[in-house]
Amino acid sequence: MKKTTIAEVASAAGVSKATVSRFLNGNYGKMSSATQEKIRQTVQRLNYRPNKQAQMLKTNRSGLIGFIVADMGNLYSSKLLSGASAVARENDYQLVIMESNNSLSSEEDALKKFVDQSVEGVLIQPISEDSSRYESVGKRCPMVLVDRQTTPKTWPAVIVDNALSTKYLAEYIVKKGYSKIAIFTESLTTDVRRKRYAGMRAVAKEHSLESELVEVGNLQLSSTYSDMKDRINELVSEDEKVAIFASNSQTLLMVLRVLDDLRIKIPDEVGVSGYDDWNWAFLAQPAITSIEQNASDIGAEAMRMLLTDIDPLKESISETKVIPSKINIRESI
Amino acid sequence: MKKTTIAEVASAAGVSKATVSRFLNGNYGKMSSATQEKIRQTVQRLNYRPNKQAQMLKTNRSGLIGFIVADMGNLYSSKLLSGASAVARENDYQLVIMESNNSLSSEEDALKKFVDQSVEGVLIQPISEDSSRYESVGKRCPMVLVDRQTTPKTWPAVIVDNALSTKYLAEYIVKKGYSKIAIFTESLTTDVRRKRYAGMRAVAKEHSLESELVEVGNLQLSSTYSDMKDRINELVSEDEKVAIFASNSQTLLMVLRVLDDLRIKIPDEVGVSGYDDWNWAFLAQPAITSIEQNASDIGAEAMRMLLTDIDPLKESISETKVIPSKINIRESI
DNA sequence: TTGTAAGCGTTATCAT
DNA sequence: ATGATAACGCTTACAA
Repeated sequence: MKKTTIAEVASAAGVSKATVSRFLNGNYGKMSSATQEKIRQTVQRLNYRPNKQAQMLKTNRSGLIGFIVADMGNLYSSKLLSGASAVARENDYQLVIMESNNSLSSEEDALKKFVDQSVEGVLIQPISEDSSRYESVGKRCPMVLVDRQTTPKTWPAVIVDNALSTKYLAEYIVKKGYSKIAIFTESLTTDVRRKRYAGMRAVAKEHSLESELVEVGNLQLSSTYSDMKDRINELVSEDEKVAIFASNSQTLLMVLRVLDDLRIKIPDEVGVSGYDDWNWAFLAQPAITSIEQNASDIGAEAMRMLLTDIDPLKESISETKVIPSKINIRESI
Repeated sequence: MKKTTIAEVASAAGVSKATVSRFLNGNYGKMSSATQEKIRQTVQRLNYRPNKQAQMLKTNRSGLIGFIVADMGNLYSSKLLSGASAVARENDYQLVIMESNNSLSSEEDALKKFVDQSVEGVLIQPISEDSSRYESVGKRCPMVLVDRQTTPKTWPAVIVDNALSTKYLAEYIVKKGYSKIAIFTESLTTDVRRKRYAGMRAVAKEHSLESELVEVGNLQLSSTYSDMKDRINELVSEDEKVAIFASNSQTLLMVLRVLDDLRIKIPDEVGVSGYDDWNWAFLAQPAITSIEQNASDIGAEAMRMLLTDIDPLKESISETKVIPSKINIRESI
């Protein structure tokens, strides 16, 4: 259970701690190959591994990166983690994670813990939109915001192009000759939802298509289902060629079930598209044209930015980077 | 950027480092309340926070728990993480995560990194079924396996009751008066799939229901879809009251789409049930009777076991704990 | 009631 | 080409 120390290695090899340390850190200045060999063998034989805590104390580097995710229990966040984790590993950093559970106080608590641990950098999906909340950390170590930008734009961030990709999809819809876009979304209480809605509507307007906002209620209520049924029934009976856009996976799923229920043919009677956060839309019949966020790319990119900010040799890049979403053109529109 | 040290606090407060240290660790033996107050204020004023690295070096505790997940990019694993993370936090431990990506070598690498970091315990979704692979870590610090047990049963583990919960669901199906169970599953190449299949079939046999195995092909192929269509058509035309059981979320989703496609009424013409790994089955119409694994409970429980194994005061519990799945009785069966 | 000092396992600056 | 030795910031006997 007790770990061997550098002192033990040194005395076993008949050299000083300093020499062993030099060897381990690759500082063979003019070290004789004889000693090198001797040390190599002793290290091997005693199965020696340096004590990180001691190294950290001495070098003032922790090798730790902290990542605060809003909610780990959803696929999007976990892909974020996955991407970040891969890059961290390549660069020999360890990822420490904490969950903020969308609560300001636990976010603050998590940040404090990170500072205590002297993480060398932090990645965070910020809860607040107020940049100043993150000053205490941002001053102590590099920090990159993930997924959301705060105001004013004090911190570097990696965000998703909610407005842009909906715009592209909208343009595709236009090109396909639809005359009306029905935008199904949960209530417009978050920035993300508003951006997706706005992006779609802007293009419709620009090309003088009609657009209609359909805010749906709590998806777990059966009344929501029947409301949607009524709404869709009206929609298809209009004298328009309508395309539906659902602004997230769950809404999209419900739209599809309603359409099946009503025996409405896709894309003959109505076009369907939406965001596919869980990557299941290809399973549907017909496969759904959808926007897919590559969350793991976002995590990876954020980690890359953070690491160059940490590296004193590299120029730090304090900017906002926008990661494009992928648009899967399939059969439903 | 430079952090204040205990020495600075001590001299600012006009006491010794030892006294400050005692105060910080709550060892006010017979410390005068005057000194306490003096120290409290100085700590506050200088915004002092102890250096963890130094504490760790001295006390030989890292406050770190390592968790190796097989693949962070799926909902199941991330819920595992989420549960573990919450418990870790309550107990003032930090969670360090690494991904093994289902590769033996990167699992080994990750384990090594954890040992180097002197984590106080490790949670792991083991890749290998061979207990001996985990000895090097298991000897250094407490370890709990998550999700899978290795042979021989050397290590404590928290696993899921794939056999048991399918059995319960099967019994419910029997009680509902079905005369045949059709088990839809991807090919039986993993232990999990085999357990789910076996559990279901065992009960059918016991109650002399007919059971039929339907192995489905690659879910992304359209041929799989049409095969399934044919198969289901045959099934409903039989002179039996048949219940379908789909052994994972994707298969279940496809079954549902086929049924809709064929205008087959659930549960009138056929009963439907299955595993719901993404918790979307409630959205379906009618809502689907399904088995739901509470991954976050599993993660939490594993972390709890690990922490009691770490705590020298507590008796260590080296056993395998099976977490029951939740069976959601809804309308589809 | 509080202070002194040794030591945790490294690294890095001097010497030699 | 290598060895002493002093830190790094903390905790904890032991002294006073």
